[in-house]
Amino acid sequence: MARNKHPEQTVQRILDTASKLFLQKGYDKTTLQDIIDATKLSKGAIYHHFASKEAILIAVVDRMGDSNSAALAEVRDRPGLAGAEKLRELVRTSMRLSFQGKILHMLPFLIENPKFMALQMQSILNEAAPDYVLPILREGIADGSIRADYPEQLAEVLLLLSDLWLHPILRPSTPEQVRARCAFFNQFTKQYGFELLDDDIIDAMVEFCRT
Amino acid sequence: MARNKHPEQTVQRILDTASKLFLQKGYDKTTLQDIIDATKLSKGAIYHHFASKEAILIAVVDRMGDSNSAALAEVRDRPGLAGAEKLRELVRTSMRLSFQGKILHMLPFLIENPKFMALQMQSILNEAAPDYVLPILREGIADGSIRADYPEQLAEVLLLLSDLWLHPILRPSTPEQVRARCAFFNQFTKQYGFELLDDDIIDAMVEFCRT
DNA sequence: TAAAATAATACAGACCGTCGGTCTGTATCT
DNA sequence: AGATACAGACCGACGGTCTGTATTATTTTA
Repeated sequence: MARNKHPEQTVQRILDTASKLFLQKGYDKTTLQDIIDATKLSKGAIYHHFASKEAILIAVVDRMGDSNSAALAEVRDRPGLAGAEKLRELVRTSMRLSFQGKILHMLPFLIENPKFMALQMQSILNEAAPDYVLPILREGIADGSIRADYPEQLAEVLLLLSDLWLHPILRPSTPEQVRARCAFFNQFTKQYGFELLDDDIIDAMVEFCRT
Repeated sequence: MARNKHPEQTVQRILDTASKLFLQKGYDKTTLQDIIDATKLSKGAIYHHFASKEAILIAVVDRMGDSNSAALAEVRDRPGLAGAEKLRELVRTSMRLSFQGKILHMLPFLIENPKFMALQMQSILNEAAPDYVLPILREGIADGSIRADYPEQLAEVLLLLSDLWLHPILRPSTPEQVRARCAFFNQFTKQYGFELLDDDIIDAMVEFCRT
């Protein structure tokens, strides 16, 4: 076959397969031949749609970002919620998504997949913080449910901590460790007038660690 | 020449050269041939002392860790200082060292050198936090200069924020951004009874950004 | 306006250069 | 004589390129 009528499907095939492999084996250890075998496409096909292996990675990360940006934007723009409540909803949504394997911000590896992680971190600081968290913080400051002298910085730190430090996906953790981190995190945010982690999410995180 | 009488010098040559190259060009983009050319050694020599390219990286990171572990241990064991003061000294020392190019925890790249970064982060969480920061926190709690309900978690977060988020080495920053982050950080730590960044370090960080 | 010519697209797969790593050889020291 | 400290030819794998080809889209021409 040549000249497929729906090349977009091919692109999606590549993206789907690659993201699965990157998450399973890590970016470095995933070879182009792996992707070729799994997609049943040829090298020519893949390099027709992507300029390089790294371009595939970037596309994968971008697509992940986009897929939950929608969810996050929905929370951000939901009316009738105080800033602090929105923020809690945001964290809930974000965590839930990542537990479902739809992994949004952070991913299973850190040592195993540093390149992936670095890209994610970049998108956290450059997009998620200013576009989703900061607006909510400002709302919360306006409606009095949040008090923060440095909202830009708080937005970054909140995301960094929740996605990179708190997230149980990143390192093997005992239930006690997870609970202690959550308690610390809640105490930390209380300084700014809100608490983000309720028992539901904490239990979900603990449960997630078992698997 | 064969059978050098001081093979340890050769190892150091390799380590010195490799760390320079890794920091300059990034780990991935540094080829073995680069190291061979710069050291004027042969492939055989390098693979005689190291099992793989990654082994060199790990050795480089370890040596960086060791070189300032001594400095940090000295601060930790210095008598006659309250916990909070020791912690401030620790941060000072740590920052100073990294400014001098002796780079201790974190390094210039994040996107450019993710593997390096991942290893550093690992050593932060596994070694620096429990071995250096935590003991000081406990001291501070005992002598009343620090109050923290979750010292283990606080130790991790302090290091993560100072080395990964605050450190101007990691991303290009304007003086205003640096100052805002420092102000936020100081306000954050005030919750626990101490402030870590004085005007001296902040100015040094701003100055560092210019270069 | 329909057929023919032309161009562009969507692949297939042989091929290539580079890089990490191995292996054999050799000189020097213990 | 054996171990150590190299030297450097060699190898396989991998990312990337290049040429070829079938199919579709577009333009030209009768």
